[in-house]
Amino acid sequence: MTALHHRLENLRILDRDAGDVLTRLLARVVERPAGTLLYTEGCPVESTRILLQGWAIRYRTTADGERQVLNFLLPGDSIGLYGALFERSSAGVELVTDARLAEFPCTRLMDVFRESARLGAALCWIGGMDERFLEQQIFRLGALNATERIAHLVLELQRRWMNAGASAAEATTLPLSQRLIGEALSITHVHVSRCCRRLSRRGLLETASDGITLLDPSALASMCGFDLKTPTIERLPKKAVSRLLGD
Amino acid sequence: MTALHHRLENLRILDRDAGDVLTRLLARVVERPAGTLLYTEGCPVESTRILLQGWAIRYRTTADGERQVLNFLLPGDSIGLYGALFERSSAGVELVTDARLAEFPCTRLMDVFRESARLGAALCWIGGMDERFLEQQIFRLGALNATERIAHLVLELQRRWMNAGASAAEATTLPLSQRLIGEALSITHVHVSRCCRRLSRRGLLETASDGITLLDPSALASMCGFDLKTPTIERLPKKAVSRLLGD
DNA sequence: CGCTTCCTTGATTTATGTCAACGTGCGTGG
DNA sequence: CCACGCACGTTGACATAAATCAAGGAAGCG
Repeated sequence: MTALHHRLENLRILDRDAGDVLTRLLARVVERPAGTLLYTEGCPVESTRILLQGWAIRYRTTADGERQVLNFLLPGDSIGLYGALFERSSAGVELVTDARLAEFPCTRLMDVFRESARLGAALCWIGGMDERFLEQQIFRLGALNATERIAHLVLELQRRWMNAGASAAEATTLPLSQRLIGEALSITHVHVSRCCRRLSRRGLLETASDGITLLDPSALASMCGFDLKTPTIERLPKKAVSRLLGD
Repeated sequence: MTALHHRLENLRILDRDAGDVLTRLLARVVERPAGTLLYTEGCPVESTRILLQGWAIRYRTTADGERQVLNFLLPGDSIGLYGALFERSSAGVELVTDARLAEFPCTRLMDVFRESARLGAALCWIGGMDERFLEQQIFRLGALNATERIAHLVLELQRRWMNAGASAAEATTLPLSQRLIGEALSITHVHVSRCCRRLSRRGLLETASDGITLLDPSALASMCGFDLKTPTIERLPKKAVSRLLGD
């Protein structure tokens, strides 16, 4: 089962029909190595992709040649969902790890809306989730200091990864280099290193060449105000589902 | 004609039918004074609103009681569009100016998708625009210094306002206090004042009690890398429109 | 083996925050 | 009408989080 199926199962929105439409939509699967550029900034968008496995980033390049990571893309996330609605990509997308992707022409999305209102709503819901993640990122950049930002980011990513179906064991180590964290949180890699060192001396996390490991999520959460308690049931409200069935 | 109609006219997506559905959707209009809280953070969302006139902000409150403005809402923007899809609001919404709003139960949105695929796509497109604005905000916070952030923000807001139908004259003065700019850009109001003073001494803008006036947009644009040249035609690509008609 | 990428640590600089004081306009209530 | 409080903007002196500059170590890789 793909991560997207996993997320939509939790949503409890898919019926037989919508599941079939989805399966057909995701028929064409490709594999790409880490570092692959899926879009560059400003390029025309021809295909929409769903990340089945692996991580990616959406980013924009700054005037001085640095990158600003806008958002992380995890299994089940869409890439270029709005390709049918906008002429050009507003950001670049690059694979952080090796990945498996489902690809389809972005115009297919319009068909989906007509073929299955349920699946359309589900995709719309995914778009809404994306907005929330962007808001979280704004909150981090605007309201937290360097150390808090790091804690907040890794907690969010861990949670998102588990919602996409990763096991608790798998999701303790995130495939992030310190440099990448810096590009996301607008902290120099030098300062990221300092903050991570301090956090690891306090036993809250651990960094290694293969990524960053969360050792004490609740301590991390309390230092940055991240809400670990409210469970993230990825599920549509009943009112939405019943409405989709046709009143 | 409402600002939303104006934007959707430009999109060239509405047909007779979709226009009728939209008119019915926006039937119930209310007026609210500046300072009104439309949502508080974490409250359940009952109704979706479309801002017809006036400005608002989406914000989150930080641990130390400050506000982080996530996004500005202008005429034609939606408030609580995802109310049907999420149990609770992820942010508060407050009116910056007196405003006129269309209100409808958020579950109506689902009907819209079934009644007019065109209007559904249009609303989805608005959601996509919102994502772009959030990305711009991340870019400002992550990649620009205080003065550049201010320039970049006012340019974006001016452009958005004109896309919503404001005249060039009207859109030169934005209804923003320096304090609000600070809350959006994560700069203290003291430092906002210093930056604005310097910009106004250089003749780039002017601040008054009623808002901020852009005097030299192209100079502002060149100092923060804002792209004024690419025209913002708010319009769907042909491929999307033809697909909506049913292949 | 040399090259690159990533991480680490120290010394110094800088953009921005903090604290404090003051001016101005505006609405409210005596 | 004035007096008062209040929100907003301005400016100065000082403090600080994070950037910058610099150097070096460790691991992967052709």
